[in-house]
This record gives sequence, C-alpha cells and structure tokens, in this order.
Amino acid sequence: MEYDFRKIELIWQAAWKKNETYKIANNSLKPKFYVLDMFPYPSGIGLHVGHPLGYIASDIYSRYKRLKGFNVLHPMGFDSFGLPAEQYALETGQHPATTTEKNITTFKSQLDKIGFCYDWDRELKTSDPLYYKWTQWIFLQLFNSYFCNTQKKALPISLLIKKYETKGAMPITGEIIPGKHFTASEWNEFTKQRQEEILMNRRLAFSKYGEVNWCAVLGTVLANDEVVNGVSERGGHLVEKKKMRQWYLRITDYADRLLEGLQTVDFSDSMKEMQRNWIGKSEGAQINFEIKDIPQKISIYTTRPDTIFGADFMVLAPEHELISSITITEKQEEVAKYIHYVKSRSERERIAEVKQITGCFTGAYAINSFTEKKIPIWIAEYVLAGYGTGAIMAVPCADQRDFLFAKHFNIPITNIIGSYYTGENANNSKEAILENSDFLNGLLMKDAIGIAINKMEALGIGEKKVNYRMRDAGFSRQRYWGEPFPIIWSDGIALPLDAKELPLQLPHVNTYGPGPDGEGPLANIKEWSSLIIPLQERTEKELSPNYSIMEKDNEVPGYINSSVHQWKNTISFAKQNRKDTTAEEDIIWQELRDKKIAGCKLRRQHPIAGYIPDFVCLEKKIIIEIDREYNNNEEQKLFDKGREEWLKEAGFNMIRFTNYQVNNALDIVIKDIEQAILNNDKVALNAGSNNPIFTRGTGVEVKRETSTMPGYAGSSWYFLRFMDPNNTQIFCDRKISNYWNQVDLYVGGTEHAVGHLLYSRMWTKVLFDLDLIGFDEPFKKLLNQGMIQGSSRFVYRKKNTNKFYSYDTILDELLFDKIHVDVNIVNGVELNIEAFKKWRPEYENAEFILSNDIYVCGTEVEKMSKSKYNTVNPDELCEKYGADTFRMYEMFLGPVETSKPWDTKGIEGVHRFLRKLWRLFYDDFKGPIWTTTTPAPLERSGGEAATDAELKVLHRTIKKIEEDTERFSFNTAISTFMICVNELTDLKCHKKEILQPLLILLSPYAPHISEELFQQLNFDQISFSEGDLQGGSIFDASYPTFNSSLLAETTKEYPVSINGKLRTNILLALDLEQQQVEEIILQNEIIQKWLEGNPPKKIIFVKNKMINVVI
RNA sequence: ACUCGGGUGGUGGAACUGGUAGACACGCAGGACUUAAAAUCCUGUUCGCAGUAAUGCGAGUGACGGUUCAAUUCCGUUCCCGAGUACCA
Repeated sequence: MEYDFRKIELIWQAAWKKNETYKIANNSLKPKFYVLDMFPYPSGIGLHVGHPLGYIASDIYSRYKRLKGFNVLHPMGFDSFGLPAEQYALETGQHPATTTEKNITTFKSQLDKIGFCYDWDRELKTSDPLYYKWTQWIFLQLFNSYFCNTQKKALPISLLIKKYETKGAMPITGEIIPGKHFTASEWNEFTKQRQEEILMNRRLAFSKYGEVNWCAVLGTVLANDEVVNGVSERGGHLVEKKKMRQWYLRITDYADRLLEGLQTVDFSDSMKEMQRNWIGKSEGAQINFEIKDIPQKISIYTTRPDTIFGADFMVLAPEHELISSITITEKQEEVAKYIHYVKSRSERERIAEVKQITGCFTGAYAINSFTEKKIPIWIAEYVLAGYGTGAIMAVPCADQRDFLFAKHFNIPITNIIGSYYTGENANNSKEAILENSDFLNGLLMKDAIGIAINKMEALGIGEKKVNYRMRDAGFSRQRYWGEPFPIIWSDGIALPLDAKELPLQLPHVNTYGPGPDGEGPLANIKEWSSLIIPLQERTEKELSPNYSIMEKDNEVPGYINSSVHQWKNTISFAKQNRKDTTAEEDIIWQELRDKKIAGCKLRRQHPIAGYIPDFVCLEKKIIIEIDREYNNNEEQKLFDKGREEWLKEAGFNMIRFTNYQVNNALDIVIKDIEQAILNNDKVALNAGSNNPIFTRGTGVEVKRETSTMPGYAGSSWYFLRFMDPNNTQIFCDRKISNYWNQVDLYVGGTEHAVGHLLYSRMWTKVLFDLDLIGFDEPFKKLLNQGMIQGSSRFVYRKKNTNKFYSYDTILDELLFDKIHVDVNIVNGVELNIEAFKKWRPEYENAEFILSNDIYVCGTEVEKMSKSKYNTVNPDELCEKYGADTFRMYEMFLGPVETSKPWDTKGIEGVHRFLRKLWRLFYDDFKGPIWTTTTPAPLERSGGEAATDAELKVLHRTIKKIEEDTERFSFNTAISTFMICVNELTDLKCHKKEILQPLLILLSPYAPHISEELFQQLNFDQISFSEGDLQGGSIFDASYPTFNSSLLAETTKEYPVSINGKLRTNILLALDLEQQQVEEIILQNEIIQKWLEGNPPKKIIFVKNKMINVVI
C-alpha cells in the first residue's frame, strides 16, 4: 500500500470535524494554554505561501501542548472590517458584507486544507453585529472612564463628576488658574455644555477637533498611509490638513504603564525597542521665560536644563500661538511672509529638504531669569508644534541643529563647555565641566541637570517635566465599513447610547461615496443619521389603535390591515399570500422554516389581529418584515409606521429588512433575526427603530455620529471574545477570562509592533482597571514570524524584437527588456518554453536564444505579490504533495522568525522523508510490516522487543524534538525526524514499540499521516478506513517520556587537538580522570608524531567534551 | 543620521552556556534497478594542494585586530545587507 496522502488527508480532516476533535471546553482539570495567531484580514487575493507560516508554527505548538496534557485554546477568526472591502465596493458596487463573506469562505477553505486544529465553533468576525456590539460596549466603557493621575488607573467618570460636584477641581498647591480650576459651586453653575466639555478633557475615549488629511478632489478624508509625499496615493491629488471633530483614545495617559508592562512580557528585544521608541519618553524640564515688554511668558521644553546659560536664542514653531502677539511691528511683514512660506511647503518638500535652514527673527526678546540676559526669539520650521511646548531654547554649542542655525544666521555662540566645544561642531556630551554658567560653574553636566531643575522649581520659573512622543490615538475614520459609534450628538453634546441599545447596526447603503464636508458615507443616510422624529407631525389617525389602511390596500400583496371584524377575510388573504410569495421571502423561509431558535418556531404570513406579517415568532412576539420597493413611498412609510406602533401596543416588536439586504447580506439578516429572538429584551435591532431620542435629545439638532471606528477597534480585544464567543450577556464572562487568562503564545508579524500591539495592550489595561478582567497584559509571549519573500524569475527580450536571450548569454542588460515571468512555469532557473509560449498570446511566436539547450532565467528576491508573478499558492502544493509535506516544508525552510525567499524545489526532500517514514510501516509488495510483541486481537504478531540501539534512536529523538519544539526551533526538529527515520531504516526497525511513540512525536508536525498510521497500528481496518475515531485520536495520546538512562554511554570518541587543531579521535571510557587520559594520549601514535619527542606544555581535558594538547 | 537585527559551502540552513564548523535537506556528479522513463536506493560533494587510493597538509564562518589551551560564539575597529524611526529639543 502506497502513501496516498490525498485520500488520507480528506478522511482525517472529515473525521476530526465529525468527532469535534478540536472542540475545546472552557473548563478542565488540565492546565490551560492559549495559543493565538494575529487576526487576519480576509483579503480577496487569497493565501499565498507566506501567510500560513505563522499559522503552521502555532498549530504545531498547540498540538504539542495538547499532547503534553494541556487544555489548549487555539481559535481563529477574521478582522473583517476595513478599507480594502470598502474600496472594492466603491469600484464594483458590491456590498462589503458580501465580498467579505466571500473572502472569508475562500480563506477558511484554504486554511482547512492545511489541516489546522482550530476550534471553528469560536470563529469571530469583527464585522458581525454580535461581535461589534461588544466593541461598541467597550468603547462606552472607555467613554465613561477617566484616568486618575493619583491612582494611575482608569476609574468611572461618575466618580469624577461626584468629585466636581462636591469638591470642584482645585489645585493641591499654588494658584488657581482660571479655565483650569473651579470650585464645586462653580461646577454646579456651569451649563450642561460646559460641564460636558470639561469631562471630555478627561474621558479615555474623547472627541476634539483634530487635523485630518483632507483631499478636496476626492471629497474625502484619507488615512496617513493613503497620503504619499503630500498627495493622495490614488490619483495624486493635493491633500491638505483640515480641522474636523474626531474621536481619540487617551493612550498617552497609559504611556508609563505601557513602558513598565514591557518588562513583564516576553517579546523580542527589537519589538520592545520599537514600542519604547514609539512611546518616546523623555525626561527634562519645562522652563518659563519672561518676554521683554510683553506680559506673556514663553514656555519651552528641554531635556538639558543644565545648558540654560548657553541658550543664545529661542525658537518657536511656525504654528506657535504666541507669534502674533510678540512679533514687533517692524518684523510683522517678514514673519507673515515666513509663515506663509512654511504653509506653502508641502510635506514632501519639508522632508526632502531637511538640511535646508530657514527661519525668521520676531524682534522680540526673552529674558534669562538668572542673568537678565536678553535672548532673541526666532521662528523656524525645524521646531515642531506637536512636540513638547512647540518652543525650544537653542544651545548652539551643545546641539548640532541649533549650531547650524546660529552659524547660518550669524547668531553669536556662547561656549559653556570649554574645550569640549571646538567651534566646528556642537558637542552634546554630558561629560563636560560647565563654564560661563553662573551657579552651575564647575559642575559636571550630568550632575548639573538635577541641580538646575531644583533651582528653577524653587524660583518658580520651571519644573521637571516628562514628555512623550506618542500622541493620543485617532479613533475615528470617515468611512463606511467599520463599527458605528454608539454616540448621538445633541446640541454639541455627545450622548452615549445605553448598553441595551447595542449593537447599533451599520445601516445598509447602496453607495459608498463620502458624505458632505469630509464626513463619512453614513452622513448621506439621513434616515439613519438624523434623529429628529416628527412625533408631533403624526396625525391623530395614525396614532389611533384602530388605524387601518382601508380596502384599497388589498391590492398590495402581502399586506392586509383590518379591524377585527375582517378576520375571516384576513385568514383567506393569508392563505393566498402563502402562495404568492416573493423571491426574498422564499430565501428567508428556506433559512428559517425548520430552524428552532431558542425553542421558538417561525410562521410565515400568519395573521396577527388584522395584520399579516411576512414572518412572525409568536412565542417571542417578534415580527419580521421584508420591505419592498414601495415601502420607500412616503405615504407607505406613514402607513408602515402607524402599523408598527399599533402592533407594538399589542406587544409585538417589529424588525425590518429590505430586499436588498436579503439578497446581499443574508447572513447578517438571519443573524439579526436570531439575535432578536434570543435576546427578546425589547431591543429593536433595526436602525430606524433604535431610537433613544425620546428621552435624551433636545430636538434641535440631534444626529448620530457618522464616523466609524478604525480597524484596530475590533482587534484590540478579540483575544478575550475567543474565550467566550457566544455570550449574549457580557463581552466575556469573568470566570472564563480568569480561566484562560493571558494569551500564552501570540504569533504574528512585526508589522503590528506599534499599532495593534500597543492598542490591545492599552485596552487590556483599561479593562483591568475597571475590574472587568483579571490581568493587564494581553500577550505573555510573542513569537514573530518572518516574511516569506518571493523569488522572481525574469526573461530578457532584446529591445524591439521578439527574441528572448538566455540570461547567461547577456552581456549588457540595458539592451533588453527585463520581464517578470510566472515562477510556476520555471523549473529552478530553466524556463519551460512551451508553457511560456502559451502563457501570453504575444509570446506564442517568440524565438529563444538558448545556452546549452536551455533557457536560463534571471532571478531576484522581491516581495511576494501577484504583480511580480512570484506567488506560490499553498492549495497547489497541498494538492501535489499533501498538507503534511507542505506544513513540514514551510517549517524546514529555516527559523520561523527570519525572513527568507520561497523556493519550492526543496519540498521534494520533505516529501521523500514522509514516504520513507511510510515505508517503515508498509512495504510496497508485502503490505503492513510492523511487528509487535503484544499483539492486539486483530494484529499481526511475532515481533521482537526493541533493541538498545533502537531505543537509543527513539529516546534521542524524543529529547531533541521536545527541546526544539519548546523553543520554537521547528526546522531543527524536522531534521531530527529525518535523522531518526534514516537511522530506523538502517536498523530495519519496524517495531510498534518504537514506531508508535515516533508517530506521537510527529503528529503536531504532520497530523494526517500520523493519525492514519496510529489508527492502523491500533485499530482494525474497517473502523479506520471510515475515519472512525471510536478508539480515540492520536491527539489524545500521551506524549512519550524521555528516559535518559537509555542514552547513558560508557565511552566517548574524544576529539584530540594539538594547539586547538583537531588531529585525531580516541575512544576512551567516560570515567577516566585527567591523569589516566594523559597517559593514554601520550601513547597515541599521531600525537607522538606531533610532539616530535618533546613533552607537551599542557594537556587540557574536559570530560565528555574534548582533549587539547598544547605543545 | 539614530536604534535594533543579520553576514557560515552552489542554495535553504545546523552547531544550546567558547570545546570535532558545515548536521538535515536541496542542487550537482557518479552508480544500481529498468527495454526506457518516473519512482526508489547507494556513493561522493567547503575550498586549495599532494596522492591510484585510504589519507595527509594548508586555508576557511564579511574584513582587520585582540582575549583564550581553544572563538561562528566574547571584546574592539571596519565594510555590507535587512527592519524600524526620522528635524522629538
């Protein structure tokens, strides 16, 4: 019997699914282990060979841990909100929900072919309302919390309000600053707007005016990475900064804790470093300078307060707010000109011309409080408005940029560091002894820093200050395909929705273009965003319980509205309706007819009072309506509304869907229906009826927030939802999150180093502070996967001809067109000429100039991408070699963390290994050849016990595989398997005693073949050929235990070196001591040859290692 | 420019706290089986020199230098490649 991997893999994948082998319980006596892959975005292009690398690594580790006796959580889901789907929708008109769903299906089928052990019952999609309900809920927690600076943690904002009401906001020491401090009674006198404004300054999720990249031509706001060199990535249109109301997360408050937390997690040094750089903490001083003749003060930030006496000028950022008030009259024109110049400079120019020195003097002078010295105040673009205070004191002798600036504008330079300053360059050393520095004279600079700050604090002119480079995280996007904010704006006040009003669903739209004034597409849907309800506009008639659409309405199929006495008529209409259905109703009915949701049945066209709903759940009193075209008719809308009100009084809630939704987002429709029935907490799910307005809005200007949340919203907490994915009461049950706790192993690429990882770390800390979870770091250990690059192939066509020259015949590449060729039609570097001719019609008649009868292609390592024709599809490899081979080859390629180019060629070697393994069990002619000493009833017998040599091979393998898997060194583990199989083949070992433990070791790496052989070894033919796992899966076997005594040796082949250079090997007993060894060594012929009769200077002997003779 | 990684055969890579450099695999060369091919198996394969050969000698982990009985591993200088950050005061 041959190794038929196609058949084997299909059987076992189906069997594992059927037997729920990967289903994981939330409670177990076993210790827990949580392995997680970074949330993938389901792109439309599908997987290439680079994507599964990390998934395979985490899969191996999960299976290994399971065998080691852990309860292993290893889920998978999709970060399914995001721009590409929306972009695609803009281009093709297909709804993002539809394309996303399609992509996920493809993605999943690709993953399944590789045989991962995901518990698919826990699958998540961030765009699923049942999921983003909780994203919105957590947002509300952030909105309703503030960071307490004394306790250094998040607290409910209600505590802050209480404090303001009773104590106000007063300084602990020092003066009251108007606008910042207030008393309790002042607070209570403030208008609602003012109070909300103050609270907004403390909320962890807050809204303020911020700058966005606005592209007038595209009429939309662009993300930073959509702006390249100051123009839009698409189309190259001009992008300018525009102030708009935006949402932010106050991540800066968590900067210190994010830094401290890094010490408790096991991330790579480079990863921690990146995060530290991003946070960019610096300690220094904020110093206030008086301005000559002007009452205001300039506040500057510096990390080197010790150099204050070397401050020869001040520099303000061109955006600094004091500029207009300090500039003297004579300089005003010049300053205005300079500011205009700076504004006109595009981002591109500013970056490109970093070295160019520009600036402008304001004519104003600051005063050094220690010396009363006048210091000129300049403006220059090298000072950034966003960092520190947007103003610096320039110390040219100690800072290179200040130095260049001073030289350029001929500003005299004061030397405070003696010989450390050469006049050629600035010197930023902290080791110099200060001169010309008043009370700091004679001090070492690094000692002077603290002394200077103390003095400034004592004099009240400055204070110690910590600065961060990190900014608060922008949290709104003017886009459609994201979570809507559960926020209503009413007269400038942001009102949160109530938790029970969640999820606030994304309304379905037909166009995805931007809204007015840079708002997102949602702003176009007035019936969703605008919440001014014409309550008073409704007529008496509509509100009356007896309201009905009269006889004429009978013409409208599907809708009958009558008073009670028309009941009989109604029933016969209902019967008729059941026959005359619409296509959309049929679609829904197919989905729901036999499904019992929460034990409830759904009926179709079942009369309720005088009304015949499309579908109704009588038990839960929920009506489902599918709206058709005529429901958009204004008159019809009024009728519908009245009907809805009336039914509500009868206790029926109505949810509505459009035909469009049914046709394009059926899964969401079904899910909504299920949830409405499951919850039955009177939460109306449909956007139109989800309306908090009656209690909260003032009715003047009430509208929903039309921005949506960014991609990282859903991915910041998904690892928690995986623990308890179906909970309808809370985002994750506390008992369950206590059990699973942190992610023990998190696998993913470095591209998420600062974005996703920082955000999810912050969210975790907030949830921890609010006592919603019991740990404050999400990921205990991070394993970075390297990128798999593409190895591109090129053909060379002589310019203006159709002649292709083999790469090694080419002398001057410039005479040729270098063309990417599909790597799948190249074998190594040899082009498959026939396939190439068929590849593109224009190459059909191509001529080839060969070398040694073959066409050699050029090669280059590039990013793997469709456009470079260097992608390799995992499906094809699984088809050709099997998933086990594919998995092992990806791992065999090298360490998981390093990037490397893909080369399919080596895959044969791994495949050969699996076939060789198979041959330990099966002979092509003889069939099964394994033997056992203790045969099961149906097993072949007559085997002998394993020999010492065989046991040694096995146990050496156990030891090494365990060590290597434990340290994620999968490539060396695979080598070890190869060595083991090679050795067992040499030993002609076919003993179950040896082979079965080997299969268990191998099963995390090659699950299909291992399961197949394991079942064959233990159970009868009939059961395993059907994929029957009655006898238990190999994944529930227990891991072989390593027995060190089997490896104990009594002798060793010692390498003997002369002066460190290996000369010979000598077999010695391990218990020999130095002296005995020396005696033996000196007898050795080769050693004697090298000694040439002289005695050795020294003999170094390291037991069980080596011997070195020094001569 | 700064910070962090990394440079080992024709290729991917191995060598764990300094102790036999090149495991394992690809590729290549030769051979066996076969009418032939595929598949499979066997042998060789860091480079140079000498030898029919077993083998011996020399060089060798980007380059140069140092520490050490011994360095791919530790230290210093330098070159190259990759990643991240970028006027951050």
